[in-house]
Amino acid sequence: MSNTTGCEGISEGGARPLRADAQRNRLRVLEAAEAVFASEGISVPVDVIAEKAGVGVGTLYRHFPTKEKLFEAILIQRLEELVADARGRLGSDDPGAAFFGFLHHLVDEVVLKRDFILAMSGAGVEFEVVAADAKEDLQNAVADLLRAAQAAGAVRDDVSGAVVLSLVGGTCMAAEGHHQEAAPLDLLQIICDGLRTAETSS
Amino acid sequence: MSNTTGCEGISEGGARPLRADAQRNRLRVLEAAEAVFASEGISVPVDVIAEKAGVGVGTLYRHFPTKEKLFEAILIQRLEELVADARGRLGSDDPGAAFFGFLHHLVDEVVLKRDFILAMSGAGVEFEVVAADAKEDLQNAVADLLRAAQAAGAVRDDVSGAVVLSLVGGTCMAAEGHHQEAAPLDLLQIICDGLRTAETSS
DNA sequence: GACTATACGGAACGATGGTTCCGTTTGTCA
DNA sequence: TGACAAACGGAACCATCGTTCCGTATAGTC
Repeated sequence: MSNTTGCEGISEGGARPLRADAQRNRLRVLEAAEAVFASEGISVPVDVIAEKAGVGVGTLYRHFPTKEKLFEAILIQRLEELVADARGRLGSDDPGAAFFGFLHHLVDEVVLKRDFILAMSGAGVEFEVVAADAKEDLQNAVADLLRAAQAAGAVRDDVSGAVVLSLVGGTCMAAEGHHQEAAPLDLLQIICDGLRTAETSS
Repeated sequence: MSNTTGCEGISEGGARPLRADAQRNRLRVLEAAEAVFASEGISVPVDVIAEKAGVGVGTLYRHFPTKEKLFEAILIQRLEELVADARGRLGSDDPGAAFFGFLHHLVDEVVLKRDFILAMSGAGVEFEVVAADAKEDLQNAVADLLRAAQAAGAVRDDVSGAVVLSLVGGTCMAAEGHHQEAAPLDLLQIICDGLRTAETSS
């Protein structure tokens, strides 16, 4: 179980616990960053985040050594939530529904948090966000759902987890641009139909 | 017929013709910019383009008032090529093949020119690239191909040109990130299958 | 060949934005 | 309550990059 915040709220192991104000501020920064990154994109100046958090930039930088690391912390948190959701669907009686349901959930999550997929696929982002472990966890979780759905005959056999994630990611990115026409869920519909086997396609 | 380069090679109308060296340099800048934007993305410093063109930045800026305009010039040129390709396929006996063939062509073009779709859909790009006319031309051309394919029963009726372009754009953007796995054409295959009507899906 | 408008190069400017530094404040503990 | 380490704020620093400016070079013309 990885520690998303990067610090132990209350005492632990070697390092002494954070002072009360430090704990509070760290949380505020994380919350502000999450909101601001989601609405403004990754390129917002750190000052904006600090201001929204009611904190000086110096404080922000004591908690996160770099803007990139701050973003990564949020990213990891979100990825872990998605992984948990995916795992929760894994035992379903209807693996096809579980798989497609997760894809819908994924798109819903992502359209509200624009930065997210952009970062994951590295498009338009200057720095290379790592979060490698969390990414891999998500990929594995999706692969599990996919395999079950394929075994149940609900999804064609010639696609991989990577392909599915790319398709969904692309959908979200595309929806980002053409705001009005081409709603994300319309795009997802086409993709889901493409993923079905010929037999099960309506 | 719009004039992509924004200047008349040899004499015309009101303004006097460009001096020979100016014409040469303008071309060099366009070529260098096309290559560099394609390989490095839109965020390359203009110095890089100027250097590759064997020209000072001042020269670059005399020909194109702004980096954005330079990019737009290239974009318009590419869009016009695509429109021409689309129009050429319009009279085909097999509208379905014409439509899907164009989508393949589109993806092939775009994966080689990374900047392209990113700019068209505005994701990750700071400035708003205009090229409104050229974009609209492409949308119209795609819509024509789509309508014909739908009339022929090769494509489901509940999709619009905007949806198709978003899907293809998303595919290209997604392929950008996950380089190895998830080849663009694999993704496109799924999308094309999703676009087919139930009757024609293999 | 000389003259001039045109074009060139690239140093310098200004804006932006990530990161650091240090004087001040504050929580914690005795 | 006093002392000290920990944390804070935000001005200053530095790097990057788009754009401008101006002294120099050159194509075109007589």
